[in-house]
Amino acid sequence: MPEETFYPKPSVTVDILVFTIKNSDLKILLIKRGLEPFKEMWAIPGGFTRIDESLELAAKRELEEETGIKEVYLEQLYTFGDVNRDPRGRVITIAYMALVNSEEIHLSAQTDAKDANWFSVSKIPKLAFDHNKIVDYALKRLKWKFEYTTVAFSLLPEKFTLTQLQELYETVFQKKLDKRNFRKKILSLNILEEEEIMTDVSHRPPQLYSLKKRIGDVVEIMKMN
Amino acid sequence: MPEETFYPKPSVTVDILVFTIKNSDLKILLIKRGLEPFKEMWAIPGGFTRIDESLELAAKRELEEETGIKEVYLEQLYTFGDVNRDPRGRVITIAYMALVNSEEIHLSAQTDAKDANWFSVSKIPKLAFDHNKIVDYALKRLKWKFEYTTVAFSLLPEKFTLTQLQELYETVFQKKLDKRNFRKKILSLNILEEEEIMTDVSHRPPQLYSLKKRIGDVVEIMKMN
DNA sequence: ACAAAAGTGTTGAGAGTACACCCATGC
DNA sequence: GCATGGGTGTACTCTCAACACTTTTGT
Repeated sequence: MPEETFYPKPSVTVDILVFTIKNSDLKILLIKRGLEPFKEMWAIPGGFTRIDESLELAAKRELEEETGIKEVYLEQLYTFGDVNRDPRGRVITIAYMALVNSEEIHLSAQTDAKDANWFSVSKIPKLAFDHNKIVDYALKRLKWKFEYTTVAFSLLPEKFTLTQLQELYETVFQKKLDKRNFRKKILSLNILEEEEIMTDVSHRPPQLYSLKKRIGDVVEIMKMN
Repeated sequence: MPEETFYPKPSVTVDILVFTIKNSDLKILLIKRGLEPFKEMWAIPGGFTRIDESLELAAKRELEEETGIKEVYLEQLYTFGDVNRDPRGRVITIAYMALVNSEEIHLSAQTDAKDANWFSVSKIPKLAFDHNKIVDYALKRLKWKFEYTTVAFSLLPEKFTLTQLQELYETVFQKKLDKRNFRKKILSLNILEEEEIMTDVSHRPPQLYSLKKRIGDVVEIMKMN
């Protein structure tokens, strides 16, 4: 195939699946579409890539526009390129997953509350385009990553307790874990640094920890069967 | 960001990392570029996507053009979209990995032998564009998939011996494995069907097996440390 | 003193690892 | 009968899973 031949080019978008924990529940950020097609339906936030920015930068920019957040864990998920996934024409989209600590979020002023909302991943409505498929894919990947890497820690504050960490895993996997076994396992991995002890709590004060590794490093944290 | 705004579109290509086993060695198919830029350098086979075919179909088409093979294990790897990865302009590429059984390959007549060759993954030359980075990524993913899924079986014939399977893992991981432990582990997974016993071999005739599961199914085959 | 969450150990079962010899066939 | 790969078992270690009570603080 001669490379100089010109072909009509598809449009290229990035979609960002923003996850956070709110009210002990795993949530995803969705926006309400203001335009046809799928006007008024919920969709994954995203937008067209610009010619002079990398895909990752495009994802970061879109994320910042929606949430005001700059520093997050961001990971490319998959590229969806079926011919008819967008009725407007040929559009391929590169899906990214972002994990944000909900305390740091301020949904952008431009994006008023009616148009953007956090949805529990167990109650995702019917979405525009092939976005339900994309969310399903992201959830599978998220769980996989929780089992085999340190990404979970991106949803916790810098210093955290083992109970917070355990609750996070219980939330994501919808499964109760044994406290003693969980703590024994995590501590045996040697990935945590002891910090100070929390004060001003009306019960036995817990030990705070921080992560020695970098977010996303491969460590077999916990297999969930 | 208004969706009706027009942006210049990037070009979109697919690259296919074709792996096979030849001479007890893991090999990857590379082609020699006939055009600038990077003329005469080796590169990963690929080409531009067409407006009316899905990404997966584009990858399959390119693969068939190069190798004549239709039925293979094909998996999307990652999308590379740095701004300057192609000196001709903005080109993003979706990388696919294909695993082919070398007995079924007939490198296409169009692609004469001078222009396409199998390279041992331990001796990859300097490649065009960012293709070395892409190969590195693919190798990591390949190994990961060998550990946790049944993809390895796509490199074996329909019916195979446990020794063949073991040699395959030893080749990919460059590591000797204990025969007794390997067989015990594999058989305990309950993913193999006993077939007939091989005949016409000048030693004790081995048991043939076939795979009960589908290629790519998630099964923790063997952790390689 | 009581409420609330933190913290802690032992036992049994199953999986992984190390290791060496006999078996069935063709020539 | 010998060369060639095929096939097999046991003992030890380590990890995982099940399970309930005591500790520390604030009010």
